[in-house]
Amino acid sequence: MSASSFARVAIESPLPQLDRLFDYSIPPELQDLCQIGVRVQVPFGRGGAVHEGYIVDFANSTEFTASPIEAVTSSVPVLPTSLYRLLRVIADRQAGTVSDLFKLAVPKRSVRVEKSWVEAQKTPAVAKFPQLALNFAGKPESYDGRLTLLAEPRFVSTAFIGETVAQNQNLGLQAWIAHFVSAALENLAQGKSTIVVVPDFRDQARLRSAFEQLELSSYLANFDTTQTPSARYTAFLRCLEANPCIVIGSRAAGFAPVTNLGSIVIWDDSDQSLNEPTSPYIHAREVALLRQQQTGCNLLLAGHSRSAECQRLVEIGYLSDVTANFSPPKIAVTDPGLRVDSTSYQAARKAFEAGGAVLVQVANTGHSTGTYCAACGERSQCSSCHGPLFIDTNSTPRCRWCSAINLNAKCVACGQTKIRQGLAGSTRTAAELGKSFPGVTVTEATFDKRIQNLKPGKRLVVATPGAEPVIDGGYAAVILLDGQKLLAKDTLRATEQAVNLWSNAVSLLAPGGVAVGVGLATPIGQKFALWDQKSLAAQELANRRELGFPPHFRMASVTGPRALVDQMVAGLDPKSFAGKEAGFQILGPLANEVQPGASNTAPVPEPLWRYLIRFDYSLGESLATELKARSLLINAGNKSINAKSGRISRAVRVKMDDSEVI
DNA sequence: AGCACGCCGACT
DNA sequence: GTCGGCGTGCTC
Repeated sequence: MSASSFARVAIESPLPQLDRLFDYSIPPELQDLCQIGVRVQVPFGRGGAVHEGYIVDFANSTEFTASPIEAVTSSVPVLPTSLYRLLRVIADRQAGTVSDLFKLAVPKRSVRVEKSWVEAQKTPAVAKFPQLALNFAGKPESYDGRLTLLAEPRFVSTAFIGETVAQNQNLGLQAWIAHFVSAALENLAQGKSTIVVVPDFRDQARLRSAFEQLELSSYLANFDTTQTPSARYTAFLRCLEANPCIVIGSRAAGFAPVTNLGSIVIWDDSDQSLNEPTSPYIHAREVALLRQQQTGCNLLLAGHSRSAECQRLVEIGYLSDVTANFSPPKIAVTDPGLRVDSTSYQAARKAFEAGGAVLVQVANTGHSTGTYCAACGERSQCSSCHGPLFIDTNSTPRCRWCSAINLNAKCVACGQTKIRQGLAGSTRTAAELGKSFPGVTVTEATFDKRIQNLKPGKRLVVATPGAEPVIDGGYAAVILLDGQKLLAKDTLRATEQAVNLWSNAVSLLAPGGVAVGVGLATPIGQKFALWDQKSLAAQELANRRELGFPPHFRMASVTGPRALVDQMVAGLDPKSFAGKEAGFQILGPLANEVQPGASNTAPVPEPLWRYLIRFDYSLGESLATELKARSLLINAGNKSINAKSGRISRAVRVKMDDSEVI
């Protein structure tokens, strides 16, 4: 295309100092291949070693002495301008590099796959799109705009309308799947693409099969991360076609470079697996929000329960709630006491008598060092910063955030000062319950023992949260055990997650089925029994706001050797970088817990320290810029003890949103 | 990351 | 005198 003589190239490198564009001249023989978005090989550094990079832009002149591009790896523009813009904005917000994001957003190239794809592109795209719709009770008028909804927690009966084999076919789908299929069909009819982010791979499979029943397989781009690299590349290339597509996958799907993006829809953003565990540590919801801003596409966040982040977006008027009215599921909550009480026994017995299946959700949380009020069970809080308390190695209660010793912290709920350690213990429920109901098949489903679907019938399924198998027609009874244990988990999000996990289990009930929340006759449990999800979310957000927790503020962490993290935060105050003073606080430092499993033979690593920075959303941009600049300076001049090769690339780790600030 | 440039000690 | 130590800075 270009008559421009220079290409601006983003180099693939983990070094933060190289996170910018470099100018290269375009040799005449590569003129045709050098398009925006293609992967190139360029000489780089004093040694002129060849590095991989992407052409991001062209320029007519350069102030540097440009070297020529050495080779074009492939003619496919895998990093279109829109994708680069998204990655750039994410990297800036999270104080990370675009190169880190290349790894997440652009899959490994498969030559074989690419060859056949390029060949197939020679036949022109179809200009006519399937005019299909799905009708069901509770469907909003349209999925246009920035929306959120609470999905009806059950299967709904749906009717397809349109000119296909599936015409007028009635199908029972989980309500959330009906919503997502509907939204995608709306886009497809207009020739637009949809990105569907679903944390659980079993849910992804169910969603895909709904589209397959509609004979829309050719529109699917499967971003399932368990696939082989070549299959992932196939799905990625499908997005680049002019033909619209429906991307289904986990958090990586949020980056899919689809043409003509109509909507991004996210299922269950409370699920922690939507957090990217590597730099730049961003949640798929935030990716979607940034992308929505850039492209103006539609956005839908849906769940059976609502995350605190989503609730915040509703309350500030950024998302519109289009939840339909539906009758709540039948849930009984019982008093704390016996682990398996008579109410749940009776519910199970009745279910078995009717030949139905029973789901028992058990906690799988291990031991925690968190502390709780001995009188009322409320999580203990630091008296100076409201951070969570834990018992340190000297048996002293300390704050996880600011390290303050809290010998006589008053319980925020009841004012008592006595504390106890977190609940511990194991789960032997399968055996216990199995013995009580002879003749009933007992199935266990856990994270490692995954079972996707089960045949209906008289069976007892014991499952850990998130591993519940789906049964056609649903369970006759769902029993939530260990509810208090889930609530007592050692994280900030314990309540939100407990409600989320209960809700997802209850959504698997058959029509007329009953759920029992054992030992959940508490204020939270009562609201849950009424399926008052909005009020639960509002209350959770209000709690976090009162205590200065995310998502009311954002919370960054800076981790590294003591001297370096001190340098990172020294003199850091909002006046120095933003001209604002509200909503900014530095907490810590606190010694990071020693990593278990470190080898004894390796030299003892320098202990790591961590600061937390609590900041208002309005300060995010300037704080990220400042922290990135500081980490560059620090990384430039510091030698590692272990690395003999001079400096270390990332001596300090900056997470702009640390989801694990327990 | 690599690699060069640069400014101080013990060596033919 | 100068060879080479690695601290510092740059890479289009």
